[in-house]
Amino acid sequence: MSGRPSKREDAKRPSTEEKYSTKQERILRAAIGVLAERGFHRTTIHDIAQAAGVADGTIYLYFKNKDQLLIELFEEVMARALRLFRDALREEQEAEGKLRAFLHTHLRLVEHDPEVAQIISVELRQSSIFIKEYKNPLFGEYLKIIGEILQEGIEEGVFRSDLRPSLITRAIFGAMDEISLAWLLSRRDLSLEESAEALCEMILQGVRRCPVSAPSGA
Amino acid sequence: MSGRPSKREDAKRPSTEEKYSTKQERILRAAIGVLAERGFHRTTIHDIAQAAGVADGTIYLYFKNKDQLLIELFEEVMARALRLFRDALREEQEAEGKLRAFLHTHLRLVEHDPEVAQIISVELRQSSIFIKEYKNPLFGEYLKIIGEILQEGIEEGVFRSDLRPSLITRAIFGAMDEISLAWLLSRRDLSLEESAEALCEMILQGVRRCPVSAPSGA
Amino acid sequence: MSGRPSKREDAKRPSTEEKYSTKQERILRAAIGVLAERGFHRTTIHDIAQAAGVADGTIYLYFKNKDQLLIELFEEVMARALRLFRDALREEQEAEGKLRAFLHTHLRLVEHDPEVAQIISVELRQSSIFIKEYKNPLFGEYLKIIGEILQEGIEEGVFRSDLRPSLITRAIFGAMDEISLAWLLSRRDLSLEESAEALCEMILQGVRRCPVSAPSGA
Amino acid sequence: MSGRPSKREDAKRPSTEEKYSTKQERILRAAIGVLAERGFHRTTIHDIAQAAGVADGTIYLYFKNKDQLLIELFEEVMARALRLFRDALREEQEAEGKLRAFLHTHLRLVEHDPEVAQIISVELRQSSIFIKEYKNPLFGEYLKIIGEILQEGIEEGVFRSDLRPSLITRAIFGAMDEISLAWLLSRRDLSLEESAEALCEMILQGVRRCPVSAPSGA
DNA sequence: CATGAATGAGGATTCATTCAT
DNA sequence: CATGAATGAATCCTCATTCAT
Repeated sequence: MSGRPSKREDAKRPSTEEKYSTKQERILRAAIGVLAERGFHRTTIHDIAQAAGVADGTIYLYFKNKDQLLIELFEEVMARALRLFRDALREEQEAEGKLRAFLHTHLRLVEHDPEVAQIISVELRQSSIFIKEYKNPLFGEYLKIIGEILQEGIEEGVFRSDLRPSLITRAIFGAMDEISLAWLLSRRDLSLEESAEALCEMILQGVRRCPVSAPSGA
Repeated sequence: MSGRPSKREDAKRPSTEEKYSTKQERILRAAIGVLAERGFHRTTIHDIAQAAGVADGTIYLYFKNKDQLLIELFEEVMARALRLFRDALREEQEAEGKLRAFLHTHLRLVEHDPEVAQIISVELRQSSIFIKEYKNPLFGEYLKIIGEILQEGIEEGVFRSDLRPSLITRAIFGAMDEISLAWLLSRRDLSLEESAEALCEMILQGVRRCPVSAPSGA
Repeated sequence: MSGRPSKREDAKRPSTEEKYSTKQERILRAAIGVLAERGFHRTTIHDIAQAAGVADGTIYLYFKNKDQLLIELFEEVMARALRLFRDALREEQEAEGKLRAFLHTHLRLVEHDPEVAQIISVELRQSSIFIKEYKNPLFGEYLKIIGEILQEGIEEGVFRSDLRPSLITRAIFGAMDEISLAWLLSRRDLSLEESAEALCEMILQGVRRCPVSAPSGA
Repeated sequence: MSGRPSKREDAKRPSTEEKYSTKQERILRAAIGVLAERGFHRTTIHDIAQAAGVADGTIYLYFKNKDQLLIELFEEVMARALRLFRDALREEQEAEGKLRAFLHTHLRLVEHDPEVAQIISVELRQSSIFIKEYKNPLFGEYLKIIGEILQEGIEEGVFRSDLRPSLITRAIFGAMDEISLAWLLSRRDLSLEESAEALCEMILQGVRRCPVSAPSGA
């Protein structure tokens, strides 16, 4: 509580060549692993320090306290994911392609970086409860990506004009998130790629303007 | 062994009006409130005892330990929800009606019993993590309801024959769950009923066989 | 602490024919078994109540508190043993015979009533520590028996006149007690009877006037 | 794993004069005092911490838990005693001298270090009960010393050839132990030295070959 | 900057004891 | 008399956080 001036975030004066390996980052990276493995309430500062190869006290040179470490961890994790998505979508022109890309990217992320995914799916979800008052701002960003795609689709006339983006955004995110979670908690044997495709099918059919999906009467 | 005062459950001359309000139930009810409000790891036995109006030690007359209390709480919560769903579906004959009923019931439950919903959406999600080895069996039941509806729909020829029920079940549950969660964490001002309808629209369109969804040529 | 009038010890108004089976005695007997098995600090009132087939609260109708129960238990146990010894010695006329009888009786008691023996050897030993201020008066009685035998032996001219009865009493008791304890803690397979005889040999030789012990030159 | 600050035991720049006074040792020493005074089940971690002048939590940096602290304490205490005995016996050549030395050393230990003696006599005795499964290995060592002396005496032809060392060992230990205990629980006013001598007399006479003790018939 | 020993508040759990029925 | 549910003080132990080196 007495706190000490938080020396994080600013002025990183890298003394040697350290690439992306500030001690702060090493700690964060270690924390991700530990958090994913043991869950929030079983993760101790000592665990994290050990995983990062530093002393317990060192953590407090970079983070005000455990909560703050968690918050920065969440933001780091989300930022990492966001970058991935922005990249993946840049190449797509149309809403449908973008939505496909988004879903695939999400599930690919889960498969390739399960620790990060676990944190997003499980820990982040209850962050607002275990860290009093915390609202992850980047999570909003994340949702906004989906929302924008939907909006584009509507404007393109490809998606139903009556869908409420904010609602459907949540639905889509929820669907993906749950599938990710199921996979994370399972033995992780089946491929998420296939699931991604099947999921795309259904979601796209769900949001498309009807005639498009059924040019039957032609 | 169970260490639980042996007489509960069966009529024990209720001095005042206590209806079905065993102490065990009172504790469980209190625990639901506290858990929903503060989250698992911030919930202490003392909190629960206070909320239930009993001494700390009394908790241990009815529950082996904190984990066990949580487990029974989850099962109670899920059982309560399951009963609700079974009832709601009984009246429906066709898959589409059942799916609608299911979605509406779920969101109505959220709206009417937010504490229970919060627990299902947030706490239960990481139950398998914080309670080592625990797998909630009733959650499987819950998913099975959706799965069966999908199966029926496929057999009826109403739903796409190529959808993988286990996957879509997860997707549907995830969508609903996320929408519930968003509402729970928001100021809860907008009606979930409307959302339910919009969600139904999209999900049904997503799972229907295409021609069916577009009887356009009429 | 607030206590209630201790109804023990006096007025046993046996309502029916109950022989030696007052509830008080049943509790005590049960307590002996539990105490011997689990040791003092692992023995709970609940254990004792269960073993006695009564409710926890009932214990407090007969004993002021746990300490008092223990004290009465010790006294009961010692009294039982004392009776046994007095009987065994009655028939012997001479010191040597008495000492033999005493040793044999002690070890026979251990063999036949290991629970009682365990309590005397193990629990009683630290009674003065776990029950503040308690000094078992019957234990003094017990030692006095040995002391008297020694005194008699000295007066008879059979035992060395220079031995200090109070010291040797302790030594003899200690020797027996330790042998008992070793047996109690072992798998109890070898016979204590044999040991008794060997022990007698040594102790008697140790306390006898020398010439007596070596009538060799005769 | 041991959770014990890793550096102890090896020179750690003693700021003040601390000689061989690691914190671990200070705790152990404090624990000996408290344990001797209050007995096992009345000794709390808090008591020990206070006596050692450290915080409660500090105990756990050096000992896994209370049981483990006790076990290490017992071993420390026994090891200390054993060293003393080995030293005392080194100078003696013959069995009789060794036995005398042993008895005197034991009682001198009691007199000079009553706390340690109290623990050996009282607490250790029931260690196998209050700490599940624990068998003090050094206690066996201790008994072995007596056993070896007896064996030597037999081989020298000084002690009776028919005495069973394992039994007599116990008897001798028990005699001493009981005398120690009586002294510890008494006001400790009389000298144990004298008792030692008297005890030696009797024990030696008890174990000697008869003719030796009574060269009368020569 | 880094360390890690020390701290002590906080939490789960046990159990002797009470008291309403 | 007997019961056993309820109590809550007491205790072990954990772990975030501090601070002397």
